[in-house]
Amino acid sequence: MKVLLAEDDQNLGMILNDYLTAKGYETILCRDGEEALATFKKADGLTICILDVMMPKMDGFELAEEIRQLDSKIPMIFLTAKSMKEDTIAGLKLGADDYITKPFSMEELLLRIQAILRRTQPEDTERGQYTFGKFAYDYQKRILKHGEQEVKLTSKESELLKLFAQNVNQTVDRTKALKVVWGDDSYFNARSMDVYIAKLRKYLKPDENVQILTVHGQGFKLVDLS
Amino acid sequence: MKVLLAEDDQNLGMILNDYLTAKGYETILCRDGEEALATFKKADGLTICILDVMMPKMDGFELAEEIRQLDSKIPMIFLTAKSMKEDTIAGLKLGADDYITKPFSMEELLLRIQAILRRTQPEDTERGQYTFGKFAYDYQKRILKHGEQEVKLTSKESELLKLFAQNVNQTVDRTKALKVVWGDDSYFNARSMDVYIAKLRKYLKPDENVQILTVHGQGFKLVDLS
DNA sequence: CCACCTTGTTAAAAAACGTTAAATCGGGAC
DNA sequence: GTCCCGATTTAACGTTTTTTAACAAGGTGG
Repeated sequence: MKVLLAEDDQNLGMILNDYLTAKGYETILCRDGEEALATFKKADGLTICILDVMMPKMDGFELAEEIRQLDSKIPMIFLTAKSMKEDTIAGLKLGADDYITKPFSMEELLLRIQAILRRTQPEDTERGQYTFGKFAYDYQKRILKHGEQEVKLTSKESELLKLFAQNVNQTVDRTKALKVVWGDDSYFNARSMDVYIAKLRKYLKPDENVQILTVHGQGFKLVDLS
Repeated sequence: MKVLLAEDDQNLGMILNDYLTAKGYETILCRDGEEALATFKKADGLTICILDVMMPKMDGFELAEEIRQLDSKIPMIFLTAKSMKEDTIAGLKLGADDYITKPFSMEELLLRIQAILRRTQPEDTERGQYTFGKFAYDYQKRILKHGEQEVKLTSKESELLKLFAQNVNQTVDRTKALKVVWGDDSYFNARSMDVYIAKLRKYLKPDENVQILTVHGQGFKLVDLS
């Protein structure tokens, strides 16, 4: 569970960092909005953002807007000192999931984080249901449906398809896929993956609007044009 | 699994009632806070409360406070129409386990209920009682129930099933299972386990929503999608 | 257009797992 | 101790999944 923390107050930053780390979250602490944005672009697998509203260089709301453009779903919690209604509303409209007014207790923040993760995770992770084109894919059951047709997937097939389903219309790097599904990217695993790509393509044939494209030298992309 | 439903909207109340009943929960529907509190005092063996925040006579939060005094552990889910942050906080502080904003889908509510029960049941679990799908499994007595049907398990069967029951929807590594149940992971123990997996699968057949999937090269996963 | 690297395709080999039945073990009854 | 019985392990064989191999095809940069 990776958390992006954007907080310019060194003191509070460290407290947050230590507390969340102690609670088992992996944290990345940034000192201002620009740093946070740069970090966000590089980092991978973030699950939630906690953003201070007042920060130098780029404030929390601006940052949120930028992040939203990169990831339309990642949950965000704002830390705000004043109880400024206007800004709060602006923030919420940008898709904030919650905000919390300073001073607050660590326990309170933790509750909010857990509540949000409970609300957002179940839809993909816990249940693992995806749709693209005419397909409905259930990761838990490992079944890919297309109308009445059902195909049972093997575990490797399902892991790989899940990765693509989570990144529809986005390129998934070869190395990333290999690490996620196979654990490491050796030559043979890479060739094995190519074989699996072929299998998935076969399964996806019934709907021509859904395709796995190759991005030569980079990876693959599941495109859905329907 | 008994559910206390407090919802003043007759329409929504009936829908909830019917849906949860269909999913195998025993429900008690109350039309306002006072009725719900009275019912709570009389009723026995309730496992979860679903409370509408806005109700005549006594609102959801007041009701929650009263219920908390009677039972410090029972999980509660709030149904809230507005996204009123202040109230939400008050609710969370009272020990709400989750809240859900209207309008919501029945599936969503069900997921929340299941997620909470998974988190809170462990206390029951310590006494060796597990439930998944239509099954009730008593580890101490080594009995797997499915409606009226009862199956007596042998010790190896029950140890293995316990391990899966403790990790529903999560992969249990072969080596871990072998170490826990057999003490060490030799080739022959591994083959023995495969035989036991087959036995468990046979026992679990009556409910198709419960399945033991193999994660090739890794282990097994007991999935419960009911 | 040609060497070179990456990817596609297919088939065979190798692991891992499923299934069934027979062999073995171990505790209680006698 | 011996016999019996269910529980567990071993064995053998079948099936599925995954990997490896070999060759074809496609893209890329000189």
